[in-house]
Amino acid sequence: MGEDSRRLGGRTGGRLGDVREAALTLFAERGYRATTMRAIGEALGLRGPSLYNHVGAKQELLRDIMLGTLDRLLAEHAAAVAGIEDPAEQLRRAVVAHVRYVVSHKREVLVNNREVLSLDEPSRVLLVARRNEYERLFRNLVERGLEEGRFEVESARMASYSILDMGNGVAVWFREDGAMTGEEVAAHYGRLALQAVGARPA
Amino acid sequence: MGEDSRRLGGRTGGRLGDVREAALTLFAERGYRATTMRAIGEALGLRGPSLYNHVGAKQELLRDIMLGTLDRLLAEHAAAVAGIEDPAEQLRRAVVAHVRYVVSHKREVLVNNREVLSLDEPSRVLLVARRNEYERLFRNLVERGLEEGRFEVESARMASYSILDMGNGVAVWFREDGAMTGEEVAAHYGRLALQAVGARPA
DNA sequence: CCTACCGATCGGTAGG
DNA sequence: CCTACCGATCGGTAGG
Repeated sequence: MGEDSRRLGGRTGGRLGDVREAALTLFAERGYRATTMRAIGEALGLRGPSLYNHVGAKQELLRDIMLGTLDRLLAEHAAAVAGIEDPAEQLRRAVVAHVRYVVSHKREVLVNNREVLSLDEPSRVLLVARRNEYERLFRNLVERGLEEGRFEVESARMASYSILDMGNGVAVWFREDGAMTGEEVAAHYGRLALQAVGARPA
Repeated sequence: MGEDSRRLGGRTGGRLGDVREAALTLFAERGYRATTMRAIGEALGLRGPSLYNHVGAKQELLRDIMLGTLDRLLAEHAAAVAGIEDPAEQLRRAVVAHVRYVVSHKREVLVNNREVLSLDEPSRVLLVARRNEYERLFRNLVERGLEEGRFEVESARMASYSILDMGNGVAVWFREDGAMTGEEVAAHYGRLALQAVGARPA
């Protein structure tokens, strides 16, 4: 008895994956500090202390979620722009990939948007570094478009911040059962971003 | 002795204003739950329990900050668009006013962006209602511009969300001693927003 | 405005 | 994986 309640997802199979999945849901719904180990255990039909058979500390769950999100975003970005020359098309694909990630990993993105202060050092500096790295990729695309005379903005940096903030904001209002599918939203944001940087046909 | 450490700002004069000001700084720097009443008191040269002579509860400090921010944004918006006919110009002014508020109330905006989950009911529903009200104002401007054939976007709702998310994001990276003044950033975002909605000259 | 202190919560450990 | 429990933290009150 008591062998059920798993298969919730969780990139890593087994119990650890279940714990991460339950933690992700609760962190997104209530916030990191308002989520107790007991509550995470309860979601899995366990007692709080039992979680320590799979996790070293509550903080590790947050760290893995937040750093993992950035790793995956960086990977998706690379795949999205690979093999494309046109900076406008690259930017559009990068934005679509970003928003696609946001709508399909809403909880992760919500946690990433809100819990920076809950992340202990040294993970926090690592996260900020990875975020900066990710932002630079977008900024570079904007700069290339600018050099080639395809875009028209006064600051590539503000443009890249704007584009990322727009995209991250989708996590707040997107509903799986809403009027638009995630794919539609992603496509729309791709076009919105191009328009924001003043993209002109080649 | 012990009659110093005030004049930190705080819309309401006197001690209550000082407490709010200290709380705002700490909530923005460490987060609401990581900020103790003792720490707020310490920032004012007081003991934690002394704060209860001026404040009913820690939660009231958060509520006043968050709801107050929205009240002020709503008022600034009304002033910014009053007397203007052209929806493009109205939108530009509304965005400039928004970003102006963000750069001059960075801490407030950071708290508003991150602490929704820390806000107890019924304040939370009130805040969300006020946020929706504020978003609708932007959405209405976008819709009017669309009706008059001045803008070109597929969804006024996504456009308004994007514009607000862009603007709120400024609180994360803006530095008073940075390369651009708040006024320059606000002006830039005003133009960026118009470009994002595909604004065309009248 | 202060000291003393209560009551509750919570992460994590011990020890099976 | 569980029960029992420790140690620390913290909002708020009592009572001057």
